Amino acid sequence: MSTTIRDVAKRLKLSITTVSRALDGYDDVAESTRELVISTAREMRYVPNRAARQLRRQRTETIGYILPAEGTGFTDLFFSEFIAGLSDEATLGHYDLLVAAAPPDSKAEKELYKRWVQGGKVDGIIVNRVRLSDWRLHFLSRQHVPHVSLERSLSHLDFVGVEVDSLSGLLELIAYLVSQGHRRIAYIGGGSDLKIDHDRFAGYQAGLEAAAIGSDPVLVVRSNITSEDGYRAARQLLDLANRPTAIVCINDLTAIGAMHAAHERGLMIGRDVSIAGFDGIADAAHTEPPLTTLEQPVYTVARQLAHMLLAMIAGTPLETKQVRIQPKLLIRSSTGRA
Amino acid sequence: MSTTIRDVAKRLKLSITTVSRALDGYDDVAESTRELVISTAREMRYVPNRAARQLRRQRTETIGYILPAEGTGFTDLFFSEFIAGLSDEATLGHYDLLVAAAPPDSKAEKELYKRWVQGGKVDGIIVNRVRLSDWRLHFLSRQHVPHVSLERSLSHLDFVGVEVDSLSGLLELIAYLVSQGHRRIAYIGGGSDLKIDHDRFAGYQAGLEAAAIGSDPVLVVRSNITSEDGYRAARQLLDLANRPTAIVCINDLTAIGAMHAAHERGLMIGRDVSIAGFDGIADAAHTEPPLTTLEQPVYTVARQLAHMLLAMIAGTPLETKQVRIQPKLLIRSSTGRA
DNA sequence: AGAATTATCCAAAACGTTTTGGATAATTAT
DNA sequence: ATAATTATCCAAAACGTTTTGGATAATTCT
Repeated sequence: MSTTIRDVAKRLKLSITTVSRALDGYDDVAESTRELVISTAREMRYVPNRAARQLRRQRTETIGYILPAEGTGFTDLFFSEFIAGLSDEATLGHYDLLVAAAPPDSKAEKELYKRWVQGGKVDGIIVNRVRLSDWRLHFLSRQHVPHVSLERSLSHLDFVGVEVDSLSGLLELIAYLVSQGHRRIAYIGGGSDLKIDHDRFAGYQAGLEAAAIGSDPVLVVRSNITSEDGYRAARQLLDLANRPTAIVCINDLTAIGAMHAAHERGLMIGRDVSIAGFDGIADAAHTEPPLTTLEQPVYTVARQLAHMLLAMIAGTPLETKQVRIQPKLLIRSSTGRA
Repeated sequence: MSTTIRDVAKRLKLSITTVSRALDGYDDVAESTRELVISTAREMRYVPNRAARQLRRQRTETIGYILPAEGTGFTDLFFSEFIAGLSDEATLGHYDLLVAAAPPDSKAEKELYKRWVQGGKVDGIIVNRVRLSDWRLHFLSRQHVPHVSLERSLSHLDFVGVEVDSLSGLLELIAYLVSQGHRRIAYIGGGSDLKIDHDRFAGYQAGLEAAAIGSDPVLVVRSNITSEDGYRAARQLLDLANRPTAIVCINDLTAIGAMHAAHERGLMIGRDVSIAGFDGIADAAHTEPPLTTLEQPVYTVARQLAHMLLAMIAGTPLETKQVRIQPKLLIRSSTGRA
């Protein structure tokens, strides 16, 4: 029912070839013919059928991102800032963004990747929250589909993307806390299979070592990197007889949850206990008190990743295939003296 | 490079037709042949090419949602909960979700709708933040593309979707505030072209009238429905010589911004000034103090809209084309006695 | 004048799937 | 034995675009 190229051709008594070539700017079409075709196509409200174009050109003009969590992950500010960046850059590059959510290593996750990649639904994929050994990256390489990732996987050598120097960020944060007199510093992490946990925990440990502070296993608690679980983990830490004076969290969301736990205890954050996070999400500035955090520009990083992916899809040589960024320590009121 | 149906046919020395019919469960294929085809296809890792399938079947198995704001809108909890619902329901229905963001009535918005609809990129579209006169709904109807919306437009009779009884919600909220002794109640709204502003403002006014309270124009301030602009609008209200004792906001985000403005003034929210919002986003429970709000189950509503849309696309008769929900007043600590 | 080249148009193939309208052998009914 | 029916397979068309490999008339060169 929509106007097709055949309709335009019929109206002008030209061939489909001529109409196609006129619209696509080929040089073997007379200028007068080209102008006639263009104005008639516009008048008939012709828009190319994307399935047909995709089938013929072997190109979807779509990139995909599968959020590695339940659907509720869309409300996680880290993920939503990330999607904002992907969407803006995709639109700028005249590409569309397909999104879905599926818990890591779930059947749903595997099905989606297979359908989107092997079924030719997207031209490329962005991966984040990379695992130390990530089946997704192996699969994407094996399928020869353009992909970029935020963080590299240890088992995957073919890395194109952005990585954050979490180790040095955490070193800096721990050093700062130690300079404030803290010696009993806790860590709320994520799943141990995650690259960010590996790096951030390593930074936490290195920071303690640098300050000649022994690490105490009871001060390390795992979470599923949600506000709720940060809250639970913090309660566990605050229940200790010899509780920590500072809590370093794997990200801002868990830190915000930890803050709720401290508020609930009637503790004054920044005085009775210091709390810090990572990511620098917008909410972190608006918590009570504002959260000390290691900021990485999530939105900008996402745009950069999308930009790199579009270049890969277009076959344009990337100026740089691997970008390493330095998180910036933002000291706010949620951390104070021990 | 991917396996095609032709490859499977060649391997088995069958026709493409037989392979297609075997995979699709037609009854004119011998059972032994069918099983052979299925196992061979699996072994050869055959996945149907979606462009070809889409072209032939005239179906994309994709629904679209264009967030009516700048890309930063993805971090707005109302929109992100909405997308979470759309994504979960789409995945359940074996559909994919295409997303983008574009400011209302912008050239980008028009381009995206045209490309996605006339170009056949999606089978249906979900619209929210409906305007009193909404070009999007007219366009979608004219194009005969399945669509649903959260709220109806006044100028559009062909409504399928969900609407929220904002009028009665606001009536209840105003009545509650009046019962707490408030008589100088302000309203922070949105653009006057928005249906939700029209309804919520009407409820605000009706509530004041019901309490025999005259309306004072200086107590009504417009915003662009962001936390930042709620903050700006609240400052304007709090600067008044005879400032309001209660501020009712068009949504939770503007209320959260208003709360920041009050905190900044050293005002105790719930005592010195009462603040209320609308939506019931997850953050509202975690503000300091927790926000009084008119809750609508955004995630659930989004799933319902997606469910209705998928039924429309499938040609399945909808049990009910128009759903009306009642927001629920959640009284929390951000509102107190005047 | 005739050969070579160029400008400008077009038919058909291609992309990969599904559907249509068969062909043919086997089976059943008369 | 022959006609009618059924089971099971297949070639080609279709979807709508782009590309390939032309055809033909006009122009330029010798």
